[in-house]
Amino acid sequence: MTVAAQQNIPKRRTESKEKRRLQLIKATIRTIAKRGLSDTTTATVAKDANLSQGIINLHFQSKDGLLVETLRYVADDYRNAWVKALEKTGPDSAEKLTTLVTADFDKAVCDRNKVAVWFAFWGESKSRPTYRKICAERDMEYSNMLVELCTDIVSRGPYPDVDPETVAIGLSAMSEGLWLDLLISPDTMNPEKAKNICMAYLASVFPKHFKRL
Amino acid sequence: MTVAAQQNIPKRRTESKEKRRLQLIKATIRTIAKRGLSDTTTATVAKDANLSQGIINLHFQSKDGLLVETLRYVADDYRNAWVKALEKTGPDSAEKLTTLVTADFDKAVCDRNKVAVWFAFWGESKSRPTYRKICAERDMEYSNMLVELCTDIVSRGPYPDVDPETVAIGLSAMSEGLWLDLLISPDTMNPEKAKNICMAYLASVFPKHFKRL
DNA sequence: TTAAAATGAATGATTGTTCATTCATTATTG
DNA sequence: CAATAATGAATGAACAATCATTCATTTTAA
Repeated sequence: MTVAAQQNIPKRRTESKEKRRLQLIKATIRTIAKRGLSDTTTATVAKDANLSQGIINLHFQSKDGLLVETLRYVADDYRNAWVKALEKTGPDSAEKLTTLVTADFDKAVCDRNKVAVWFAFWGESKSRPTYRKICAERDMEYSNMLVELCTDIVSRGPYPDVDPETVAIGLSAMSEGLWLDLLISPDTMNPEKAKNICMAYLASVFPKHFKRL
Repeated sequence: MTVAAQQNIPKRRTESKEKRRLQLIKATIRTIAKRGLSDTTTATVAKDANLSQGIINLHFQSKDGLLVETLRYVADDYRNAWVKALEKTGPDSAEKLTTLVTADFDKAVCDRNKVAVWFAFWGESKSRPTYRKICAERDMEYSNMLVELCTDIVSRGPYPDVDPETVAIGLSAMSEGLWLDLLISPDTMNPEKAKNICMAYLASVFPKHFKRL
């Protein structure tokens, strides 16, 4: 319990713009995960945030503005996660790949709420160029990095027949597909299992650099 | 041109229940692909089908009924595609796997409209148990069959370290992830490329049964 | 002629947005 | 250091637009 709550000091009514925006974005993530994008209304988001009707238009101009900023937030969040994870890793490419796969299935990144938000936006991306662009950029940056790492491994190990881009895009796709399994079959799939499936893939392609199980 | 059109006979205004339902489901697929699920209204679907406002409630009781039936249709359509493809294939498991991968990226199954519909429903699946159930069942049936085929291959070839289930679930996930790439990066990804990525995966895991490129 | 299919105007509920007003906070003044 | 003015964050009732659904009526097929 906070000091303010203990002393019964009334909650601050006004917060900085940035804090309110973040508060609303987080409420949006919860609401989309709980009710789906098509049942997410300005009213339900405001209620989840314990704020008033008009607050969204005040801070984001429109509902669409809020949704776009929410997608950006989730995308940045994902990016930050793997950038930070890479910083703690040595220069070895195989080790880096392991780090990235691990990060993809870390609780902080792939919890069902966030995954639900990803799929909610992917589901609207064909008809919403703005969504598609943000998603495609995220995908592109991640894939490009995977290609670099795979290229490096191929150049070192004895893998004459391996095309780095094929492996990289395949790995990235496998991760996203496993996220879907986590979303729709939470009883059968779990992050640990998903990670192992990706690592087994890497062990098949680069047996000299990754060991099975 | 149909005979009716040639002879200027006015188009049948009333169709059998089954034909109308199918007509509306196909209009729903087009509408979801074009406008997204959250901008798909009974009015837009009816207009796309050149029918009246109330037609959806007449044939499906509710909008939700229409959406569920649309998902079922797409799921059945997917299932029929690989069942038919398998029927034309020999008994060899590796050949069957090739057939399934090919079917997954056949124009008829993975055109962007249908993929958009899949993702639209996946995006709502966390908050809609009915959607999730239909999707999970489709996934389960497909995965189980892949597991059987992989188990057979492992039992024949010299693959002491390969876990069939890991490979099967990984392949299924990779397919779905590549569908996402087709959806959000149609300039970079195409069905042919996607198929090759999956086949390369199989070649890595089962080098005795699948050859690269 | 009858039953079924289809229409489309009407309805009530829900939605995103607006805006006059309230109020906590900060800045300015004497 | 008060007292006061200015600021802008937040509210929530009100509004127009949109939505799914209903149903009296018309059209069609048998």
